[in-house]
Amino acid sequence: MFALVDCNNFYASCERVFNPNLEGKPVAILSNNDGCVIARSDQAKALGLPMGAPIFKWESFCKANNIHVLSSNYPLYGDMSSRVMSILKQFTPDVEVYSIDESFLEFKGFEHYNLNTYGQSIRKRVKKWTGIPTSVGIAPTKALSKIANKIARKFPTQTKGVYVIDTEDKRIKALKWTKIEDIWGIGRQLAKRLIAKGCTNALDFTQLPDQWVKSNFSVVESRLKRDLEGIPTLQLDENGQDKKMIATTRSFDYSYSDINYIKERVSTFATRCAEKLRQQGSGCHVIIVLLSSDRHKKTLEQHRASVTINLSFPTNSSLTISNCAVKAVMSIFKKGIKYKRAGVIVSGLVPVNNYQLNIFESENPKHVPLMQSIDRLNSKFRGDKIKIGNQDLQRTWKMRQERLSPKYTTNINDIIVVK
DNA sequence: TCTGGGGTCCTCGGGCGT
DNA sequence: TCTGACGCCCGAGGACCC
Repeated sequence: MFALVDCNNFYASCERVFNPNLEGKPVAILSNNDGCVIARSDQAKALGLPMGAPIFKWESFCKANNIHVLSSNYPLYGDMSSRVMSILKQFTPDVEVYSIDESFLEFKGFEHYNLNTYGQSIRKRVKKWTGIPTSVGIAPTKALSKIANKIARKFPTQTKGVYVIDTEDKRIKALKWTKIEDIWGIGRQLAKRLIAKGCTNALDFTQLPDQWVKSNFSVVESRLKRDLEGIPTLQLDENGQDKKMIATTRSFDYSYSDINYIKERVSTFATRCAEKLRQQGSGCHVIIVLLSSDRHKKTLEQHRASVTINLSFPTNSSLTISNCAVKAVMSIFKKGIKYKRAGVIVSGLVPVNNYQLNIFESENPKHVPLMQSIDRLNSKFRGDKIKIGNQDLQRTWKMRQERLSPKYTTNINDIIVVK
């Protein structure tokens, strides 16, 4: 059996743990640069504040409805998430951390357990130890546990936050209740095509002929169908720790046509990618640099471009990656265009101690100890105090974060003092 | 003025070797 | 020596997720 444990309104709940005044009130969390709404409490949802709403258009609505609007505080959410996940690991060794706010748990050899009671004790412990409310869905497959979780979340008074699909009757009832577009793995495009075929709920979907699904859609949908039928097909992925690509992409606060500004931003993004690579113990073979104008400004000339660089040796050196990325961005930069967004993606990742050596070219061996020193200093003094030459040394780029809560759990100066 | 960021997997089509 | 069939690899693009 699988369980899906999902934190309710995770970002809003994290804020509430340290600011109980927000309890029971509508709360909205903004994306980077305070751009648009990316998380809402139940109360904010009920008021009709949509997901993805650009805040500058909804400012007066939020004021009128007393919605508490906050900048996103990822250090806080990340830390709270790892606390929740470490508690979940006490309940079974088989855990897949699926995202910042949800995990799949597999229960092997739990046949004699009352899984409803067990689910309740998971919720209780997470709530007591972290203050985060959760919902738990339990079922024979991952896709069904997703649905069970939705039921637990939707009917908290009947389910007390835990729902178990353990009979055929319950499975059929749950599938009938699930709209086609709400199935995990069915997005907007597929839903449109399925509705056109007369498929409106998950039960309809499972009744389609196997072969037809495979030929008209793909193996993904056919696997999903089996999972919904109750045949475990999607497996628990426990070793997803090493990423296959790493990206740092950002919108700018304004649009810029100055190549020097763009070069500096790209260098910083490249440096960030290199740091993430070193944290994971990987090097990259491929660097992709993206540059894009403001797609919302239809009246301005648009330009979107990307360039891929293949390296002959893998690297995680900030210097090498940054230099390549800056050269690359200069090759796609067009004069006169106002750019709003740039990014660096590294892929072709290999473990750093175990890569194919190239007899002709290799990384400058001096970079390794240099990067180690930079990482040590930056970790000791918190942040990115050590920069490389093509980053701007004077200016410290800050996202717009006008409504940021303190880093209650990760910054010693922000810890709450009880007097 | 102000519209996010970071991932995965799959299919398809072209290039290329057998 | 030429040609078609086939399989493999790779990049681009599209779908999905949070």
